[in-house]
Amino acid sequence: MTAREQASSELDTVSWWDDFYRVVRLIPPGRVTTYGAVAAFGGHPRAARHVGYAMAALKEGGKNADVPWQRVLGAAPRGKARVTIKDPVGGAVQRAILEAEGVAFDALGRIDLAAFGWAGPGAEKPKRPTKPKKKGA
DNA sequence: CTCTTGACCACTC
DNA sequence: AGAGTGGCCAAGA
Repeated sequence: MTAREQASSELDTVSWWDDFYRVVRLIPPGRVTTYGAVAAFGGHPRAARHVGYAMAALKEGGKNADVPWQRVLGAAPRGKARVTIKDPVGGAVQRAILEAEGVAFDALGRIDLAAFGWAGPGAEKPKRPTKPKKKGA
């Protein structure tokens, strides 16, 4: 397709960003996840950057106002999450909202995914009879 | 169509 | 713990 087609139709052509928004909307309150996780759940495990890129478009205001972008954090070692937002204001707001939801930040501003991490859409929608992991023992 | 830019992630020093 | 580098993929000019 041509480059013009790529830039056209911002309304009906939200691209796979919509997939990320869809996943983010599934994140329950008091819970957080990482860009890489959202990307993976969205079907693009290598597109972690675009999750943040897509989130950036949310703050502009609009139809995606119902997307809890604040629950999406960057990834930190040892299974932890951290605010990687460049905007000091946005980052402060994000943290404030998360703390209001009951999410505890570490002294370094990190969050323990073991306690507040989101297991993914499958965890919130156990309606699937399939077995994500072998049951037993 | 080509080049630049990202609210990133993982690895390495 | 902090900084630098490579990779990934798409949007904008």
